[in-house]
Amino acid sequence: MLDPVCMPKPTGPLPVPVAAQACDALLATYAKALGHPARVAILRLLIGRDSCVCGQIVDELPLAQSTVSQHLKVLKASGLIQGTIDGPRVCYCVDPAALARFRTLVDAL
Amino acid sequence: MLDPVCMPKPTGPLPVPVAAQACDALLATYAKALGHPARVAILRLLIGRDSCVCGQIVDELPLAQSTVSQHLKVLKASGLIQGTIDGPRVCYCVDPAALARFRTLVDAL
DNA sequence: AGCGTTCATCGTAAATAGACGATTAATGTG
DNA sequence: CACATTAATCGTCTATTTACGATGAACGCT
Repeated sequence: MLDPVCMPKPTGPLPVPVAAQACDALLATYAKALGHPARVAILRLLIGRDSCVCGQIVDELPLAQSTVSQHLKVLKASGLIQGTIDGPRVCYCVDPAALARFRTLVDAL
Repeated sequence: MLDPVCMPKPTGPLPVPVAAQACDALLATYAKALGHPARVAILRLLIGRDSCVCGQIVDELPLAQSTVSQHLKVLKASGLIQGTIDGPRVCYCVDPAALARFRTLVDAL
């Protein structure tokens, strides 16, 4: 996952410059990852518990374990969350930087 | 498209209350609509020109007219943009309220 | 070593998304 | 009334998404 600058309009009159495409792609990536209610719910769960959680997500959602795992995979691929192995279980937590980047990109719209 | 309250945590300890699902769904709807770079680009175009535009979008993007039309349809279905007929052409413009709602929902994450 | 727990992955099926060319509907203009 | 222009829709094809159960891999515990 790329990590361009994407600051809100640093210079110039920007007639759709060059890096705009990268910003669009990044924003689209984040947005697509949140483009499903279950993933929004998962992200909210992870934010709610300041510490990270894991399989409890499955208990909180009306979805099969494999389905939740896939949603987690999508979120992880987008960069919004991270997963670290902790013994037999996996600890997921939000990447605050990515979330902030997403907010910045949306606010810059 | 529903329009729930979705204010950032108005009351209570919210143990995943009831309206959270509605907020998640709305956020997911907006996010899904922006889950494609072309649609982000279109939205940016519409925001850039304070006034609304229409088929010029096709000229600005490397996509077929029918494809752009479908993206516009998706954006319109999400509520992020509106289209008003103006003679033989259609004038698209951003719905500032929806955009603000989207920002609010993202910021409330 | 064996066992249960936890999570990822596989395989599958149904639905949706994305793109295009071709066609149609609507509206001005000659 | 033709005729061109504009945008939506249709039809098609391919790729991705979403969901599930079943299987597999990794780890801790007894």
